Amino acid sequence: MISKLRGYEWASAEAFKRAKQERRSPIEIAQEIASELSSQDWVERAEVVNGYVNVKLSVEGYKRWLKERPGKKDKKVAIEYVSVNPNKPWHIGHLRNALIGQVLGNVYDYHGYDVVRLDYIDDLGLQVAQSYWHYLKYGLKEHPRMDWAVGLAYVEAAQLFEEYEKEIREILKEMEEKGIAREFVEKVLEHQLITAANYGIKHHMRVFESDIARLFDRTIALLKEKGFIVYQEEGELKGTWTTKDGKVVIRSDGTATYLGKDIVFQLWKMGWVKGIRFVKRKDPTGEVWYSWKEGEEKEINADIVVNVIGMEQSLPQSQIAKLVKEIYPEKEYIHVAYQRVRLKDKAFSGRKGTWVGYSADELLEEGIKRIKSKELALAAIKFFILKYNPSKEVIFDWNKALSTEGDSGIYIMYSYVRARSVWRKSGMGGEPELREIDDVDRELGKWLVAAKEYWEKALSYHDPSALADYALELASAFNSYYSKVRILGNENKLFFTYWTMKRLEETLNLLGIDVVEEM
RNA sequence: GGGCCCGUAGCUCAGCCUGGAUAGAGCGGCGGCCUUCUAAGCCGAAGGUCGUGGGUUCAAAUCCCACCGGGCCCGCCA
Repeated sequence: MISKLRGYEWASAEAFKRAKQERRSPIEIAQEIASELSSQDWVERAEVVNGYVNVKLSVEGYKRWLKERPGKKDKKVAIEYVSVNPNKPWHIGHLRNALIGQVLGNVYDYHGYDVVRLDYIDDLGLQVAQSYWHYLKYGLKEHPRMDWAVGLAYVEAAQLFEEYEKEIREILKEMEEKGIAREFVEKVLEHQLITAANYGIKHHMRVFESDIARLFDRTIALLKEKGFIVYQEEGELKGTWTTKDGKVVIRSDGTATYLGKDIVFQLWKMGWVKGIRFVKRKDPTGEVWYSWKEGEEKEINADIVVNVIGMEQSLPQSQIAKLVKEIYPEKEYIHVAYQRVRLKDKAFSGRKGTWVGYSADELLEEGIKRIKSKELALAAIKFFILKYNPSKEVIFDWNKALSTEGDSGIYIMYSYVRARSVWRKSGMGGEPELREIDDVDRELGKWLVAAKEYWEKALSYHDPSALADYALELASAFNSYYSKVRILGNENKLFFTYWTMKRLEETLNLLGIDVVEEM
């Protein structure tokens, strides 16, 4: 019945629609809606302005709406993010993936879903093979961080690839058959995870391709048997097994393609195949379940699979989605496609080494240098990356990334700290009692009750930038409020200040940003 | 050739899904505001053919079609 909520304003497009259907004046209908609303106890007054129904919430309305929380959902979400090749340090692009994934996990969590955070470790990829080959041949580069040492070596290895392809493929085969590189990979991973820990990126499980590989034969047999993949009898693809739209899953030599391997992993998440074992380990981010050849068998049985993967992989992702839809029509398979972070004139490339100078850790270091606080530097960086809609390319700029004014994480934090400081000085223990509301309160109040709308948007669009938008709107409304009214000594004003503090803290937490007490 | 994403103020973006009140922010530039709850802040003025052209509609930045510009993808590679 009511369309756009902006706290105390409902734009009543509804009136226009009904006016057309019922052949009546929209103003008349808007007036009907207004008087209907006026009788509700959460409404103080509703009136028609320019054909819109403006609603002023009552004291009762504010009290009730501000406390509203989503209920528990009976759905399990498996969200995969980061999944960086274990042969280089994280650069700012990987960080974008990590932050989007972390925040979407938080958002699902907030909305009552059962969330499992997954990290996929491709320890059998060609990139790792190149790095491992280089390591065997030339030893390790001098660097305190293994991810850096290997990342720098990889740039050289990539240049030598054509010349030594045969040798490298031999190594890859040995990796697959004997697992010779697992230890090397885990060492790199451990150091990559120092970055994850710095940024507060968490997972429940890390799944290695070498462990998923144990499920290949069984899964593929099942896919064949049930007719989800088809055998090509003739033509260019003769002897291969493909998806129904002709993408090769099993090569004519019987090995799995990248797509084939990914399908196995995705189906495992949904419980179509089972049998991966895990051991609990302590890594730089905390306690995490690592897949391993022995240990406790675990399954997820996800109802919703969310994968944070670059936009350039849209095509294979849509093919997997199609296959999953056939097997599980009731489940959701979501590809959160994000655009790259790049420099004005070039992209970050692991192979070309253009990430040097733009690693996630260097960004944090520079942030701490400029802002003089790790917490605030993290707030600035995270906010900068998350405020862009994932479908937009981010052109990296040091000054913007580490900005302390305007549309920035520091601005939000400052507003929070300001509200908190006033609150502390008031000496109020709990929630202040609201008795009356004036127009200045409503300017702020409308943003307080609008949180739900923005957070739901973040959920349904898989878009953390909705949270950043909300935080900015609320912070800005509060700063304006602060400059207009004297809060201390006025319990009604303290009510709005209290809720601003709460909302900003909640929003920052959803964004994966820890609040500070003062600044 | 086919497909996906982006195009809104000098610059960086929000709004588009679900059409409706004078298209909103930040940065930069201009002018104000600290003896009063944190000035990392606030207020004011300036700045817009919402890529272009059609269409649908009482109404289009928003929906549909075509085109233009930028990025990406389309291998039995990974």
